[in-house]
Amino acid sequence: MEQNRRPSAAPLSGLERSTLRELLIHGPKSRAEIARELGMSRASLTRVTRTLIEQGLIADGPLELRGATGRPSEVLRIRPEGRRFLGVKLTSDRLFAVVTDLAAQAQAAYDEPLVSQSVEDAVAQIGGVYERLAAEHPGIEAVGIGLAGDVVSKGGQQILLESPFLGWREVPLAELVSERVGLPATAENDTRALTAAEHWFGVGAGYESMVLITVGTGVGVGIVVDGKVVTGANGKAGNLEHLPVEPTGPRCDRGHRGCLVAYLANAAIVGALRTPGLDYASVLQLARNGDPAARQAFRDAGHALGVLAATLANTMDPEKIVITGDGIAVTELAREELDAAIAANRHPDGAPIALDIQPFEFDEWARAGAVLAIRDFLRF
Amino acid sequence: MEQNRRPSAAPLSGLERSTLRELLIHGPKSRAEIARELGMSRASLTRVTRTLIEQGLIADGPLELRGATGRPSEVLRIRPEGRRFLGVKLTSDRLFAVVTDLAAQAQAAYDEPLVSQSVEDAVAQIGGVYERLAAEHPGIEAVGIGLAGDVVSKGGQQILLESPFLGWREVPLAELVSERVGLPATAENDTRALTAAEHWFGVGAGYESMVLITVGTGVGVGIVVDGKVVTGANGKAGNLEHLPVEPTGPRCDRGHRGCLVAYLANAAIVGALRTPGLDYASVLQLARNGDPAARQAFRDAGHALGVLAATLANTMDPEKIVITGDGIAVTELAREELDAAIAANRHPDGAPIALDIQPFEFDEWARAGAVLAIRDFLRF
DNA sequence: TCGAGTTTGTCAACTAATGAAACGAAGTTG
DNA sequence: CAACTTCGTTTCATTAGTTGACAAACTCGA
Repeated sequence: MEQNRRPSAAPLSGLERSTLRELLIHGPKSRAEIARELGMSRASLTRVTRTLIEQGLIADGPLELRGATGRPSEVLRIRPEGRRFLGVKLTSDRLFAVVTDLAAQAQAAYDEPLVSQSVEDAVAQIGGVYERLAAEHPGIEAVGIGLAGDVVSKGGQQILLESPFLGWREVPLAELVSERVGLPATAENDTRALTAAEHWFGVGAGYESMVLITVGTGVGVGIVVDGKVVTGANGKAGNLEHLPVEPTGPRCDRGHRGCLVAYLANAAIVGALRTPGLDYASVLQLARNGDPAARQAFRDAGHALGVLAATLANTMDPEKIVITGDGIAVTELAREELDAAIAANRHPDGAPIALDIQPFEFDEWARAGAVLAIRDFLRF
Repeated sequence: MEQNRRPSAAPLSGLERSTLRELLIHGPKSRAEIARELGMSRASLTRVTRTLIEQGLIADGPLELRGATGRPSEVLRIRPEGRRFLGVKLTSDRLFAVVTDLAAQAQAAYDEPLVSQSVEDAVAQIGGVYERLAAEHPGIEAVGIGLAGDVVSKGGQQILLESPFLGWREVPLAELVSERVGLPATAENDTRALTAAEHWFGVGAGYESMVLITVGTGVGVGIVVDGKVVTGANGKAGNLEHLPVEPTGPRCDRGHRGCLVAYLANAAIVGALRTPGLDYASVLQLARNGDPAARQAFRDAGHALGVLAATLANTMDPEKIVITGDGIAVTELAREELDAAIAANRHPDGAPIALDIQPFEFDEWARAGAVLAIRDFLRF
């Protein structure tokens, strides 16, 4: 294989980034097609693609696709190996990392316990993990970090306003990591990172708007409007954990009656059985074996999820709604209740919801961090 | 006064529009300030402002404001009279029109019954109203139309997908009107038009995100993210009329139990009294006079409004929430219930909501239409 | 009062991005 | 094989924007 060109520090121009995005999201295309898509002249695309090829980011496909008539077009495609990115996911006690290529394909994964919950230690630890992984996978271009917490960008700087799990407040995490590793770095809320990943590299690819719902320890919502992930003024968009579902229902840990998490979070499903010593996996097994109480807990959760999905569809009218997370089994065990709740709560004039249920592995979180870095690399 | 320059057909360049927007939304500013705000060089602003002054769109303020030291700056301000716009609001039986200047100040208002509900007649009637008003107010630059219905833009064209009140479907209303009057025309959902108006010329001025709630015949929600009004994939964003509030409550006309409109719409407040022959004005009077049933109806409505506001705040995390519409009295008669419902339904970690209650006159609707035209003129 | 300092607005020269037009390339079709 | 179509490239012009120098118009302090 041809040797990778030195990733010249030359930052990409606007059109170069758009072209790369187009190829990344919509797959191989000819210059003329991209030109039409982006509303640019073919001349510009000739120029732009030349520099992208020189930088080793795309390849001039030897394959030629058929148009009905006229000269056949040369199909351009991404060279995913042209760049590498480091994705990190922080939990309260562990650090997960993954190295991906430009197409967000994982090339290596690694995780270790957090040595402490202090910001300095975490930054140093990320630096260490970077060096360890960079030794085997040279050419990492940027770093993206996902974690539970509210991140906003003010004045061109990303600030982690608050992370309840880690106890951090007002931390310029991205900048600290960037200084430590000497590369561009981004930090974002983990749900929004996952939304970005699903939006570019998952079932949301190509849509201008979508909503992602994660079900698991908690319930998270990510919103994409106009091709961008919505952050909110305080980094708190999509905070629907306490959406009222049934005013007579069980209490959540914040004292609300019958709110969304009180039905839908994994712990809530376990708690509904009122049997000490159970965990989520065993309740899931019980439900699959037909245990009535367990099945009912999942049914209630499915109903709550449907209320959430319908409310979001009514609010945003997205092109697509994606459900994922490690509590995804609810969609399989309570599909009827889910659909019924959607039908009951969807605005009567609303179009049918394009619902997509995505299987989920835990390393998606770290991969989503890498997607942050990729999006940043392409300034989006 | 200096004579108006001929509105040269020369379309404004990007920076010209940005500059105009900046002055329009944030008020008078110096060239240097605008340059810093937009991240441009002062030289560019010299060039741009010259052409804007030549076009009669802004004026080089004779007044000079103080900076601490250095050469004083010349403050630029919009010349609102530099351009005129026609705003139209269509209801099922009437046409409301208003001529505004560039700052969305109404200069003339006019309304007449719709001659029929056919598209052709309505377009012809808008054309007639335009000619009538243009005779007295020459120099109208563009037309904006607000109406109840779902409008999406596909392929650079705005299509009215559906308007239940008028029975229209798949109508390229903007294009038809544009052909008829020979000017650029825009059509949009009336609530979104009002949101745009409030966002640029009302209490939302200067914010990147906001939510507007209209209370009246129906309940409408407009969402602004990233400075733009959210349309949704099918023009149905903000369709929260049937948000569940109390599962045991009264039925709405679509059969939902205890949903938002069943409490909050004017007709629902009237209906709650179960007394034939009443209208909204008389129920309002009763409530103001202390009638218990009327007060309770408003209290319930206030609660429902609070649930809506809290849900929207949780979903979007906007900088501001604005409530307006002809049913605005509920905020005054049930402020306690409103605030209590917000507190109860707001996410526990959410920041306090910046709530703004705006008085409302019916001709706001037509003015909002003109704002559509202004935004279109400034390509936003 | 006057010179030093500061910020504004302007001008001229330069740069980078893009489009228009013309053209050769590479196929299909009759 | 000639006519036609579409693609990719080249050349040249245009244009939006920057940089840097400079005069203008003020404040401040000696």
